[in-house]
Amino acid sequence: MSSPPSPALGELETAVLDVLWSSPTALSVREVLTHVRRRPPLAYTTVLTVLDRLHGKGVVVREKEGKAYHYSPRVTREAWFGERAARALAGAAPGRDEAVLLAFLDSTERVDPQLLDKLSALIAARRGGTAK
Amino acid sequence: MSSPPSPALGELETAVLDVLWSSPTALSVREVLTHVRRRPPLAYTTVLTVLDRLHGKGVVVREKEGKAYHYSPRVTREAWFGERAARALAGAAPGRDEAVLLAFLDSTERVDPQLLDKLSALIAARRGGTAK
DNA sequence: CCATAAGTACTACAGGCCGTAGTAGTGTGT
DNA sequence: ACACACTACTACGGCCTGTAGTACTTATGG
Repeated sequence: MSSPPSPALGELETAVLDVLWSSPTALSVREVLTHVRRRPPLAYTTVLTVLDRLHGKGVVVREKEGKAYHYSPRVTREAWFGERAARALAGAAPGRDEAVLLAFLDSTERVDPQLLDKLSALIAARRGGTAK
Repeated sequence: MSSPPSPALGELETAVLDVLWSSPTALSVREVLTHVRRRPPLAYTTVLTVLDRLHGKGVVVREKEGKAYHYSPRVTREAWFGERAARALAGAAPGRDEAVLLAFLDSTERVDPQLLDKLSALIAARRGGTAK
C-alpha cells in the first residue's frame, strides 16, 4: 500500500529521523534541533532543510500545529528496518531464494545468535496463533 | 571472517558486479565490457574504472592472468544480500529486536509468502542438523 | 632489440545528493 | 500595525558516481 521504498538517507538525515523515532509525539523543527546535539550546533535552518527533504522523500509527515509544523516519521523504526531486510532477501537472486536465506542465517547468527531463536519463535507463533 | 561491510554501490557498479556474479570464472575488463550492454556502449576505460573502484572498495578481487587482470566478486551474491538483510535486522533498534523481526516478517510475507516457509524450514534444518 | 598493440594507472569533469546555512516572505499575537 | 517566529527559496562546497581521455607499461612478433 503505497509504502514508499525506503530511499537511501544521509548521515544527518538518519540522525534526524532517529530523533523523530525516539519521540512519542510529533516534533517541531526547534524541538528536533534541541535533540540533535552536534558540535558545532546546527543552525535552525539546517534542521529545517533536512526535515523538508525528508518530507520531500515521503519519509516523514507533518501537520501544522498552531504556527509551526510538527513532524513525525511516516513509518516506525521497526517497519523501516524490517522492510529493508525483507527487500534485501527478496530482490536478490530470483529463484535462488534458499541460498540467500542460508547466507542470511549465517550472517545473522554471526552477528547475534539470539536473533535466530527469536525469529523462529516468532514464525512459530505466527503460524500457530494466526493460523489462517 | 573479515567480511567487508558491504558499502553502498552505484547503479553501474551494481550492474558490473552482477556480471561478475553471473560468470563462473573470473573476467577481464574486456569480457565485462562485452557483457554489460548499454546504449550507447561504454568505453573500455569506463568499465576499467568501475572495476578499479570496486576493487578499491574491496568488493572484488583480481589476479593477473597473463597480460590482463581478471576480476571476480569477493563474496557471492547470496552472501552479499544475506549480509545486508542481517545487518538491517541487527543494527536497527538495540533491545527492540522483536519488534523489528515482527515488521520484517510482515514485509517478507507481503512480498513473498513462500519465503517464510523456506526460512522456518531452514532454521529447523540448521537446528536439527548442525545441533552443536 | 624495437615497434606495435593491448592493458593498466592516473587524471578529469559534470551531475546529483547531502550537509550546511543565509535571506526573503508570511502569518500571528498583542 | 509591528515584532517575532516560522517557513520557503536559494546557495554553495564536498563527495560519490558515471563517463572517459591520456600517459605509462609490458608482452609479442619480427
